[in-house]
Amino acid sequence: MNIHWDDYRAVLAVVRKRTLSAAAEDICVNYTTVARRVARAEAATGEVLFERLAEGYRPTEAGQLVAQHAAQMESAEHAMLRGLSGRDTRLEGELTLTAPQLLIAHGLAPVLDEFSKQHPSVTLRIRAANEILDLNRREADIAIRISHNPGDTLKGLRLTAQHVTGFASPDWAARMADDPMGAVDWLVYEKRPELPEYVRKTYPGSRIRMRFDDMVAMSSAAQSGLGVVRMPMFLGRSLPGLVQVPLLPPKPYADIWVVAHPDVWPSAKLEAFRAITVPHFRERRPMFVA
Amino acid sequence: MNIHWDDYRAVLAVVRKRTLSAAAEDICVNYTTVARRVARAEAATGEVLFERLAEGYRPTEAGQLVAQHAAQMESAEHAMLRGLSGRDTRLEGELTLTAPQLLIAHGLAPVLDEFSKQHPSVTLRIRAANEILDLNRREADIAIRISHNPGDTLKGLRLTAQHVTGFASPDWAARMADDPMGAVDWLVYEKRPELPEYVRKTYPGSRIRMRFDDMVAMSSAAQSGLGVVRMPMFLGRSLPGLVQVPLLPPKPYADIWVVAHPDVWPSAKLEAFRAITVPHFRERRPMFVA
DNA sequence: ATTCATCCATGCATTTCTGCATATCCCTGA
DNA sequence: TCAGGGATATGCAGAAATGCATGGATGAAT
Repeated sequence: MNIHWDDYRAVLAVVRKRTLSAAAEDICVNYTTVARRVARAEAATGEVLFERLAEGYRPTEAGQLVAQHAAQMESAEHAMLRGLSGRDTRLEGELTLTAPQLLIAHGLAPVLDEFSKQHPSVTLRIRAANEILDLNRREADIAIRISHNPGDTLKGLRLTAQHVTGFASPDWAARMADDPMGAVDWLVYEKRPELPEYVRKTYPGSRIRMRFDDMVAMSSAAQSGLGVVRMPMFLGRSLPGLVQVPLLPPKPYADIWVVAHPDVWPSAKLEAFRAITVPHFRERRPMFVA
Repeated sequence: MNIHWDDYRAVLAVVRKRTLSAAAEDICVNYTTVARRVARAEAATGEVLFERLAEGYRPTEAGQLVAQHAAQMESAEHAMLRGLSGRDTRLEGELTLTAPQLLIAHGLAPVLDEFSKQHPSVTLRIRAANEILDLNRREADIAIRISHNPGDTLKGLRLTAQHVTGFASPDWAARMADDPMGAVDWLVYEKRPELPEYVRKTYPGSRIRMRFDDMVAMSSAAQSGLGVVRMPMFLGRSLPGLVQVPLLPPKPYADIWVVAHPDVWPSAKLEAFRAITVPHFRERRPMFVA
């Protein structure tokens, strides 16, 4: 009658990952252990939870039912850990920050430096991720994000507005100033594959030369003179070998926010982080806007 | 970073029970184990969860936070177990029934008999409880209850209506028929300490001789001739040595229901139980009403 | 004041769990 | 048809968790 709760967790992992090995990695145990915990859960519930197939474990209906409720247990655990973290008044231990790769590389370094100097007992863990980490699941404690609002369930402070405009190598910029009607090669981001109307009006010779799925690659291509890139002001201004192209008016872009889960928000470490970040962005506002 | 989920359960039990030993009994392990699990949880969370006092463990704020979320995990587990139970199509294993003590003793026996004959692989577990067991927490699978509705979150079938009237030893009944204006000694139930108006009108000589907190004791007192008791028809009729007193009209009383949690309701064992119980009460309706 | 019951801490032997190494199975692609 | 990769089972030794017994402390009742 008393089922080990950790066995539920094994079932959940297997349902999510479909194989013992992947599930085992998920919960940091040997896959043999996962197999045995699943077997124990089956014995305790009296239900077959998985079909054992050559390509992995396929959950039965009962298995899915168990996993579904185990997922609820898991989110209760996450809420608990957030709650504990939020009421933590200590300035020591780990603090995990996530931010877009390029923001970390070009603008956040002084913040990290300052924070680790002021709070040497805190180990900063940086996750330079292009994907959005799940702050509910504590994949990170705090995030710097570029967006129009803090996000559904999250709390946030707007650090600064941003503008975007075209940047290119100096010779491109010179050519565009000399002959605005001439050909202009653009490098664009896969997710925004079209040029805005105002760009085509200003430079009728615009054409898309390449599409990139990665902003780092794209900006180094621009540095090498392959073409013009629309990018946030702070980025174009801090990348050597790039200058702002003429005639194009900088346009508003998504703001920069510092966000965290409201449960975690009050923690001392996060407060300390914000105390450094907010003034930092306020002072450097001119870097980000036109 | 990977906390054993069973450690949370230990914390929850200690917060609920206040001492290691009681908590240990709750979760069927040695109290030493509870102590160690709590210690492990404290190490893993980095928080002190309890103050160790001579009279037991007192939870800190952090401890209460953990317990609160562990309770959520626990109810997710209960929901899971209910779900598994509800989709169980087997007519074997255990089935736990709860019902008021007196109903089991006087009226339910044939149902139990019939059920165990038809389904010999099912082990019936009977909990004759005067308190209401928590069907959410699976303290029982199914309940026979005397009430006006199935209950907030539960599903139910009305088995029969009931009437209530006065019962006493034959000499009391004879005396009351002879001299309705004479003295009548009543034995009443603590929770309904007053006699209804219509009783006092019919028998102006009524007086309360004793109050009981237990219906079994009260009915045997009536059997011994100590006085008159208002009780459900089925009970008065099935207790030897008691007869219905004259003049008093039987009054409607709370109905009898068979109830279960909606998650568990569809299970084969419960269906089988209802298949026996419902017709049984339908046939014996005359026992319960005037 | 003393006894008693209750509760917690700790050391030790045992049971249980875990990880590793090996064997087996199945599907896929040459 | 046969080799190879990925997946699951199983035997065994080491690690971890558990239960028991002992000892000490505290508070309630006599």
